[in-house]
Amino acid sequence: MSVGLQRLRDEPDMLRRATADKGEDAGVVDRALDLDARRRDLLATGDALKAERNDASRKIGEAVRSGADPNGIQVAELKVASTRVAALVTGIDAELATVQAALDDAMLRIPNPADPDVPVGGEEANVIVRTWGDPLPRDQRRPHWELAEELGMIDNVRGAKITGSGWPVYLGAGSNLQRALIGWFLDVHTRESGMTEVWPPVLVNADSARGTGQIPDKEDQMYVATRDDLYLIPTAEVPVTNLHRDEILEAGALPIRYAAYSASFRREAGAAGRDTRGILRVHQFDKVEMVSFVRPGESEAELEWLTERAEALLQRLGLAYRVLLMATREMGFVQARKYDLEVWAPGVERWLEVSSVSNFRDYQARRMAIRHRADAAGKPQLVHTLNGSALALPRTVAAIIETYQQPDGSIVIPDVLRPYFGDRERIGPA
RNA sequence: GGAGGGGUGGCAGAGUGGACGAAUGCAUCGGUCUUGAAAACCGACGUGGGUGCGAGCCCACCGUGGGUUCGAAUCCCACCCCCUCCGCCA
Repeated sequence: MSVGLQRLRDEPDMLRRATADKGEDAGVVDRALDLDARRRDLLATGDALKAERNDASRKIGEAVRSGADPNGIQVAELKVASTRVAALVTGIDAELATVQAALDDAMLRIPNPADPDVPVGGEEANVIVRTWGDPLPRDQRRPHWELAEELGMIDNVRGAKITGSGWPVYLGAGSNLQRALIGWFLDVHTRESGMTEVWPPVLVNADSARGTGQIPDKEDQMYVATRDDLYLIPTAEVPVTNLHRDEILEAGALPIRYAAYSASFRREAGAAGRDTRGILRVHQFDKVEMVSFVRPGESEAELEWLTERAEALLQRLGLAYRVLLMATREMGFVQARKYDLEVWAPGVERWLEVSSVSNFRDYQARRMAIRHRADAAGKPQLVHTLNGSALALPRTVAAIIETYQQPDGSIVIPDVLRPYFGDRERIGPA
């Protein structure tokens, strides 16, 4: 259940169109409608039979209580009737379980419809909302992997030895830069933006992976610890959003905002051979993620606010970037609206995605049963969830190295990070 | 990993195979009283689903999943989680 049965029944046309817009097979909508009808039918028959069975059992109870012999003929006669009904119930329940499972599966495969103003299409339909800073020309600049290797910051070869291709090792100033960025990001989010810091587990169970939508949509992108049936998280979004799974939040608790650092793991299945140099596409990377739980009416404003918080980091790092409103087929399963932040890397002359900020509306909340009470006496209603990276490290590191490189091969450290480097001003050849 | 104890409504905490969706207390909400508040008293108060215009009626849920039974919070089996002790360990 993700878009909700009510909506499935009320707006099937809209869901068919929205599903197709996201590049998915709209047939699931009709499959779900059909299963829902069968389920309700079975439910009605089953419930009626159960009522009959309960009634019969109640009569036996009353008879025994008023003195009838539990093993006598009178009770035996009563049992005959209720045994017959109980057998029917067993049959209906079995059929219902099958239909229910199929319906659950179908509902999990209906994507979250995109907001009405999201452009329909693929990459070509993305809209550049704004650009900040000046994308520097390449000039004599070199790609980050050359400098990082010369300065002993990143070792891909040894990473490949100890784990495999796409598992970089950060050393010396490279490691220090990771630590500086993580610390500074968290400091800004907690001290300036008031978010609560979280340090989550990096392995999660299947329920959690399903809650945020990694299962079944992105299952093959996750590493699985089969022996214990656990998944390595592809983003801190998974454990942090699941913090409130199956909870009813008290009135006045919202908004809840978290900032979490975690390592993130992605198999990058299907991307083998792409971006093999440097750290643009790796299996393990570090990221600080923002996660918000808000009242339904507040998620649109929250999306803009989270985007600003991510942008503020890039601005203070002095990196040129642009904000894209992503088109329907670029957006994935669970998002209703998504902004990508792309930073300019002059050494490779490319815009690199360093953040993705999304509004899920009530879609994840329904999967995870995260609700709140608008007031103390009110009925629980679903919250809206959002998240955004702020920021993913590897491409930010690449952009910093390429933007701040000097002709002599050293790298000037951005002002905001110097406190984390013992006030050093540059990373130079040892 | 071994031994023992335990998981029941927002919280605490009873619960004998049939009257139990579940006593009682606290919290919460509405009301009476009061100049106001407190106290006291009265009342309401779980979640999800089906059905009906509606009052309502029906079904399911006592950690999870199976089983026994006409009938399970209660009995049986498996698993998960928490607590105590022992062992191991960064």
